[in-house]
Amino acid sequence: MKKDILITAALPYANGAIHIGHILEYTQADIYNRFQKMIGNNSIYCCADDTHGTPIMLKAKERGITPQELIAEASINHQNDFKDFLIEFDNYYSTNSPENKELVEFFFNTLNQKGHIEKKEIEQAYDEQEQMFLPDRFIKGTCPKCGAKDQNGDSCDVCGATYSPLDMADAVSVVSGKKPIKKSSTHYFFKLTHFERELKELLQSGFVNEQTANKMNEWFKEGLQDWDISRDAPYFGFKIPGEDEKYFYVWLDAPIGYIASLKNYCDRHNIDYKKFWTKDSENKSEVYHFIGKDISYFHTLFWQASLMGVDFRTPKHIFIHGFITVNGQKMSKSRGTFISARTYLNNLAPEYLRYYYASKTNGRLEDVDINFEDFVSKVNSDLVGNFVNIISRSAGILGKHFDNTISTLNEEGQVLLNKIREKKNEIANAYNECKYINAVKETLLLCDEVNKYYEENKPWVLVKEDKEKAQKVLTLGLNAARVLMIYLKPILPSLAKKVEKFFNEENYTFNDVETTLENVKLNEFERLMERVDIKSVEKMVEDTKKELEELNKSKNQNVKEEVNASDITPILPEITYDDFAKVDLRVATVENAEIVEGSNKLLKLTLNIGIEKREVFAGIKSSYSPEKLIGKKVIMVANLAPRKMKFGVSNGMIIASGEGELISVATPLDSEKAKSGDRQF
RNA sequence: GGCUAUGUAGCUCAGCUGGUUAGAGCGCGGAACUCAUAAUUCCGAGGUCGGUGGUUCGAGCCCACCCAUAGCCA
Repeated sequence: MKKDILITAALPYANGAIHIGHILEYTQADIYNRFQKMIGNNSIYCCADDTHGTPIMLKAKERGITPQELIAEASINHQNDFKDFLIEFDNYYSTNSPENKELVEFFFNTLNQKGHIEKKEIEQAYDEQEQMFLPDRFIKGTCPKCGAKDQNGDSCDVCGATYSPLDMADAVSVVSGKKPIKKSSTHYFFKLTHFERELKELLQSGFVNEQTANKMNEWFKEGLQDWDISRDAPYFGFKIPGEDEKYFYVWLDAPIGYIASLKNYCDRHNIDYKKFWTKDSENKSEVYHFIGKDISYFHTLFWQASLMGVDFRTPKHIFIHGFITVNGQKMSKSRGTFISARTYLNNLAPEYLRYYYASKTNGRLEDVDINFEDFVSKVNSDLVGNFVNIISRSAGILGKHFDNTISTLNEEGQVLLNKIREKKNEIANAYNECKYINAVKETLLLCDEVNKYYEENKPWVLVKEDKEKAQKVLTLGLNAARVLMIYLKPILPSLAKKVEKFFNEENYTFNDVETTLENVKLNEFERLMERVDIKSVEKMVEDTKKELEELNKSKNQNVKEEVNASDITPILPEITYDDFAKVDLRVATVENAEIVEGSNKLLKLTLNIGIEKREVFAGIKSSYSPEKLIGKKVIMVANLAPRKMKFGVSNGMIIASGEGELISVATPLDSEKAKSGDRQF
């Protein structure tokens, strides 16, 4: 029986480019969609750009364009990247759409009527110059717990504390550089607690994997809180009905965007989109979300409660994957491993990565490591050497001796082919459960069997002794390869197309596993897939590093050109010379520098200031490796009160500018003239 | 800081409710083969299962603490 299936992948945010981390999820969902279609289900794969929120608004402002222009540009870029990765959406839409506006208002009004919405007055940080309320991450200041400078308004990278931006004594707005004030405003809250019982029941139903269920349990233990779904102007999003200056929070309208994209598709194809959401028992349709572990919170709690609140059915399953690491480390721009989809495509074929991801997709939320060595060997050994080679070695002999014509299977061949066919259900189940690793593994084991069969029968010898048998052996090899190709087709659609062409067929479905090709002439063989050259991988990394350099260059230029730009911190209030004289600045030689285990930002420095040595923690790891600093002269504040940090006590502070990868440590210009311990005036 | 995960051969991963000498693929070493994109087949070497302590007749699997990595904290 045909099933109606809706598949969604998380909506990419419209303020940045797609990178290879995104591709994992869209590929997983794409494979799922292609598989469902191949077994005859009516599967619809919907996605959209996530277009609302403060970051979009500010980014557009920074570039001097409207948010609409910004999201239009992002949509084109995103869709090109997806298309070139062979990710085939049935519909790719935008959350900034009339359908979404209508649906968001429907959700809000329904929740409101049913008493699930409450208005409350809250106090928030407000930027008077920009006349806007500030999200936590647009506020920086000193951590109230450990005293680390330049931390975000919600949590501290150094000690890990979480707090409110209003707790920071020296908080500044990232937008204007001014100190934010407290201002109260009325907000709309979604009463999450109303759905606690239903959410717990849902958790029991196994709609997420076990690891995520554990995490959800933690939220229940802490107690659910009401969810703030409104934001004050200026904001880019949908206005709340009946309000002039209030908008819906982007995380309310983003998941509703799944339905909006579906509705947009259904309206064009004369389908009732509601059939995926009605609760009646006749409803046999299924909804699957694919998301990353970082947003499981929004999808397993808020989104489910929203659906419950409007009496919609909740999804059948949410597939949650982990993050991508490259060579065991977090993707990093300076290491050249924060690779954009486009940079990958400029250097490598999309199916290599599709295959690699599939071969590691086990349906759990563990992180997925891209190990370049492993990547090259998996593609070259497994895909090309094992699978593709079956077709190459068969086609060679078949072309030379049999005019590309296959004959019939002998008994032995029939047995082996049946053995391969018997794996059909197991492989289908692997796809259904999003454990593509098993589908790939099983298929490769079958490839081994075919290669062994060739080794035992040696068709290249038979050609000289028993031509008829040789042809039968090749007939098996090619029929086997054809079935194996069908098994891998959801992962490798473009390779499948080439194989279909060789066999003079088209649009393989899972049912085609059951048919045997006999006594037909095949098309002229063309090479199916090239091996990966490690040099292409290396060049991709180089390209990524170059992009970063260019980005930094243009950033630096902007700083020079726009001296008055609002991103320069304003000059602090005037001080007297006596005030300044209190600060004891000294020349210090870096005697040792080392990485601090457990800290993302800090380096531990041993500084010689002539009369004594000091241990200082400096948040400069993102720009400096320890080797780069040892032996250099720097300038330090020598009379700063010692500060206790998670990793030890810091006795002083070195002078530096910038942040992230643009940090620059101040040094004496003529370092040979300056001696350790010299005071700076 | 709290929480949820993850940590098994050089690399990537399996290891079912604790039970005999811990598995696979890749890579590596050796041999065979030469139809095939230096592909294939056979044989082999490689691990005190992150650490410490505990429970048990018995632990990779259970408990405690610690270390490393990732994510979340409305």
